[in-house]
Formats: sequence, C-alpha cells, structure tokens
Amino acid sequence: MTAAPGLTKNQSLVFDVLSRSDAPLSAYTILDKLRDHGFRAPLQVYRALDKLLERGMVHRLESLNAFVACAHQEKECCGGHGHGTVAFAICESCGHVVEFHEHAVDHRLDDWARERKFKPAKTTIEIRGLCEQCAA
Amino acid sequence: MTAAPGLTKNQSLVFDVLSRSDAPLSAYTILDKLRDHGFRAPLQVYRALDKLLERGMVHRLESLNAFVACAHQEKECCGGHGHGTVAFAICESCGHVVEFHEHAVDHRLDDWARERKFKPAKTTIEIRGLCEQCAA
DNA sequence: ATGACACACGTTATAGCATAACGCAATTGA
DNA sequence: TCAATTGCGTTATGCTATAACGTGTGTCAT
Ligand SMILES: [Zn+2]
Ligand SMILES: [Zn+2]
Ligand SMILES: [Zn+2]
Ligand SMILES: [Zn+2]
Repeated sequence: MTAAPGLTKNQSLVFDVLSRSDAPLSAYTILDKLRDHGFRAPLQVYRALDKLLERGMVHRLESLNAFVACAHQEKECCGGHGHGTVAFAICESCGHVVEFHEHAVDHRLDDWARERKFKPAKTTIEIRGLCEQCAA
Repeated sequence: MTAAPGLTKNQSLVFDVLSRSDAPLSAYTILDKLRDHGFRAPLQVYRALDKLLERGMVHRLESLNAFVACAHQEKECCGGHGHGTVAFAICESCGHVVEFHEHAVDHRLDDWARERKFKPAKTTIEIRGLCEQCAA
C-alpha cells in the first residue's frame, strides 16, 4: 500500500497498479487488474489517469498507448514531479522502460522552438529498441 | 497527380491524399477521402500506409494517431528519405506540422543509448504546442 | 506450360483504445 | 442553507488497428 497524499481511492488504486508494474500498462489492462476492487468501466481508469497525469505522477507513452508511473523520486534534479521534458527508452522485447532527462536535448529543442516562435506545450521523446539484456 | 515510382494504385492514392493535406490525417479520414476511388475498408488504407512508412515517404505521428507525407525533398541533408531520426512540431490550434532534424538532439540521444547499451530501432520526437500564427 | 512462390488486393469480422452523456453523491465555501 | 465543484458509476458510442479468409496476378525455375 503505497498510500499517496491527496489522492482519491480510485486514483490511489490506479497509481498502485502502475507502481507495481515493471512494464507499461494500457488502460484496459489496468481495468482488468482492478475488477476485484470494484472497477467496472474504462472511464473509472481514464478519469484516475487524467488526474495522475496532471500531477505528473504518471506518464503516457504515446507510441504504446500505455501508461507508466513516474520513475522519479520526489526531489529529482529538475524539481521532482514538476520536471520538464522527460524521455523514455522502451525495450520492444521485454517491455522494460527507462525514464530519463537529457538537458542538452531539452535545450536544443527549446532553441529550435524559440527560433521559430513556436510555443511548446508538451514534448514527447520515446526511443524504441532493445535493452542491454535483450540485445544479446 | 504526383505520380510516384514503384507504387501500386492504392499506395499512390493514399500518398496523394496525404501530400495534398496541410495537416495530418487519420487512417479513417484517408479512407473517407478515397471512397470515391473504390476504398471500402480500413485495411486498404493501413496496408498502403505500411508500405509508405517502410519507404519513409510517410511518417506516423504517435501522439495524434495520424499520418503525414514526408516533408523532405528527395535529396535532403541526411540522405533524403533514408533520413535518420526526424522530429515534429505540431500546432494544436491549426493542426499544422513542421518536420525537422536536429542533429545535436539525435547525437545526444545516440550517446545516451550507447552508454546504456540500448539499441535504438525507432525514435519518436514530437513537440505539441502553438505555431507562431496561433500563439497570437 | 506448369507449379511454386511472393505480393497486392477485397471483404468480413473482431480487437483494442478513448470519450460522450446522463444522473447521483460527497465536499467545499459563501 | 444554497450553489458550485468534484468525484463517481453506468450505458452507450466512437475511433483506431488488426486477424483471418480467399482471390487474382506476376515472376521464375523447372
Ligand atoms: Zn517522471
Ligand atoms: Zn529488454
Ligand atoms: Zn521525412
Ligand atoms: Zn497554428
């Protein structure tokens, strides 16, 4: 029970499932895992996910249509959950995901945007490939 | 009629629709635009898209579940359609998409992967926000 | 030619991901 | 107390993508 502050019951349940998983989960997989806890419909999951995403406690992997718990501790370099752009390395064999920051990347993309007067709202960076274990 | 070499009829039709569009299109939108040309089922679109993606003539925007024609001319800096990682700036207001390379970003991500012995297969970089026009 | 193979195509059905719209209950804050 | 907000549960629907089947066509070695 990783009780978290300010979360409703459903939000806690969803966050818990994601925290325990060592691979990204789709909303429907989460739903299945929570049927015993009274979950019956996708919206219960999506509503919880929306709030968790708002708080930065969960990230969405766009290339997978799946979700992961944020891997950061509360007090990470860039301000913990208030972090800026985050990137993911996703193993297509074992499903393992590594979340990381690359300031140089962020800054370069920021520069690109500033030069073109583009106002970034959210940036997605996802590398799919094989992790060290699976690259054999 | 942007006739392209080595493409089947369906592939040409799909590529043409994407080339003419100034915003990304979903597979189902493409389907609707091609009903007059005999398209009846999603698979006709997806099969054509698969081949176009293989050739690098079309890109998939993961955060939008949509597709765009490659913006490069045949002989771009990184080798035209054989290009490496490409990035996109997507305006959430007008839908316009700019495709670009940032070598510094590519290299930094490559370094990250090499340090961790992660073997990248495909990298997604998408910046969502507001273009200069829409940022008003 | 004939057969074997690869590949595109068309169709139907199904699977997987996400939201609209309704109404109710609990909470908060004038 | 009243109104506003937020979360919740349910049903229905919409959007995205693929499975599985069969057909036709071209290539190429036999
Ligand atoms: Zn994070
Ligand atoms: Zn792996
Ligand atoms: Zn391109
Ligand atoms: Zn715009």
